[in-house]
Order: sequence, then structure tokens, then C-alpha cells
Amino acid sequence: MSDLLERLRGRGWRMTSQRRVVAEVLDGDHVHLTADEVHARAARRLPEISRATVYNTLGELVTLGEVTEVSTDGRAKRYDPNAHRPHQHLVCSGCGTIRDVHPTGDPLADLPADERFGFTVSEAQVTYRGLCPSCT
Amino acid sequence: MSDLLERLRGRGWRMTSQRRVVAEVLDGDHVHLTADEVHARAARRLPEISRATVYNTLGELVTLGEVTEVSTDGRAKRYDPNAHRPHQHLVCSGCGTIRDVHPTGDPLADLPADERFGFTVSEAQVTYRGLCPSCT
DNA sequence: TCCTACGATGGACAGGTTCTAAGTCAAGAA
DNA sequence: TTCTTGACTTAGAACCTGTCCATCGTAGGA
Repeated sequence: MSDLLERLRGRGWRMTSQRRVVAEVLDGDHVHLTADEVHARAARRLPEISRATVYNTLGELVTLGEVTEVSTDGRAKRYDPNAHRPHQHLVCSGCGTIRDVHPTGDPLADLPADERFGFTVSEAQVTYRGLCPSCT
Repeated sequence: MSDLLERLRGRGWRMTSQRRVVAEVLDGDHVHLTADEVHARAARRLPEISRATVYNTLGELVTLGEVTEVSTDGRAKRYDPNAHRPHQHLVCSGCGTIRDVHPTGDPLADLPADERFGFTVSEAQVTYRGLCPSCT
């Protein structure tokens, strides 16, 4: 977990108590938290942390490539700290639970040149949807 | 384009001028409009149409399976009138343009049983991201 | 033509996120 | 160590998207 803090420091990040707490929250359980959940967990350790700071910090972490944004429904974005190992997401249509999954094959290879319309395609995100065991 | 109106009438839809205009807007250019853009275009023909009506009508069209919702970023949902031919989306990270694409292969088949965690997986959405010719 | 249930209206409201102006502090310089 | 400064944080307002509600209007059958 200090890995992340080390990397951030190495990139010249000014280390404040707020940023440290946000980074530690994300680096803890590898679940997919909303900004509000991150704020709630951070506030347990640093009660006066403001929402704006959480949003700012999350935005910076995304820019730095340390976490990725996941927006599976139209509701709040979720933040995925597992940005270094490529993976896709499996979402329960019932309760919204998200799991990281690792499909075989490369979806990028499945998009023929004549379906790219001159785009420089760099990424393929796959979202699997279904019902989890408890919602079935 | 009257196809859509015919189908809706056939399903017992009560045809009002508002619903007609919304359906026609969607059935016009096959682009992916936000609810607000649909409202703006509809209002060019029927200035007093309200936002609530546009949201209601779009929601009904989604329920009927005539259009699908697409949320590629965390921002406004977009409405895709091309609901009858299965396809995926190619999104420009620069300007947000969305194109329908038809990859080969079936992403559902690429998710092994031991990566399904007991879920009943029913659908796989693929979002390709990159830069369009004008944003490159 | 008349009725009436279904649809439309607009304004309030709510959740999520971004912006702003003012105050605070980490970290390099002296 | 103390000073300095610009980057960071804060609270709250503002904004955007979407939903809800009470009331009014009208499509379409009798």
C-alpha cells in the first residue's frame, strides 16, 4: 500500500494528509467505491476532509493513471484502484455489485479496420451484465 | 421513419403531437443524442414541449425496446435509435462522437465459467475508445 | 359530440459533480 | 530554524441531469 504513496511522491506529488488518506482508502480493500464512499471512509480518519478535495484527488489519480473511472450505470462513477492489471467488469443488474474479470481473447483484435472509420483505437472496455447469485 | 410511428401505433400507443415529434427526432439522423438534445430538436418543431415529456417518452421507448440507452461517460445518457441491429460503440476521447460498430466474435464466449462467479451473464457491452480523424 | 382516462405541463426537488473565493500549509530557500 | 510562496483545502454556492407531483389538456372510443 505504501507502493502507491511512494509512486505518487516519486512523481512530485505534494503530500498532504488529505491526499494520503484518500490514497490509502483506495489502496485498502480492492472494491469499487463511489466518490462519496471514498469521502465517507476518508472522513473516518480525517473528519474535516471536504468533498471537493476528494473529487480533486480522485481526478488527479485518474490523470496519473493510478486509478480508473468506471461508470456502469447513469449514477455515480466508481473508482477502480486496480489500474495496473488489465481487466474488465461484471456488473449485477440487480444490486449493482461489480467484479473484476479477465476474459480470454483481445476485443481490440475483433474490430476490423473497415469498422474503425479512421479512428486511432486504443482501448476496449467490456462490461458484462447479468444477475449475481443472490439476485438470481 | 413512419416505420417507428407505425410500430408504436400498432402497440396501442396513444399518439400525441409530442410523442410523434420525439419519435421523429430519434428516427431522423442516426446519431446518439442526449435527452437535452432531443428536447432541443423537438422544441424546434413544438416549442412548448416540456422536458418531463421528453424524459417520459424516451423512457417508454426504451421500455418498448425501440431505442437503447448508452452511457459512455458519467455525463448525460445518450439514446440510440438503432436498437434492432446488435452493435457496439466506438467513442472519440477527444470530442465524444459515437459511432456504431460491428466487431467480429462474441465477447460473451470469451468469459470462462470460472470467471463468472455464479452470475447468470446475459449481455456484453463493448466500448472502443480512441481518437477520431479530426481529433488525432 | 361528449367523456374520461391517459398524457403533458412546469415547477420543485434530489443526487452527483464542479466551481469559486478565501484561508492554510508543505517544502524549498536562506 | 524561520520565511516565503504557490499549491492545496475548505465550505458552500452553482450547475447538470434526471425524477416527482399536482394540475390541466386532449386523443380516441361510445
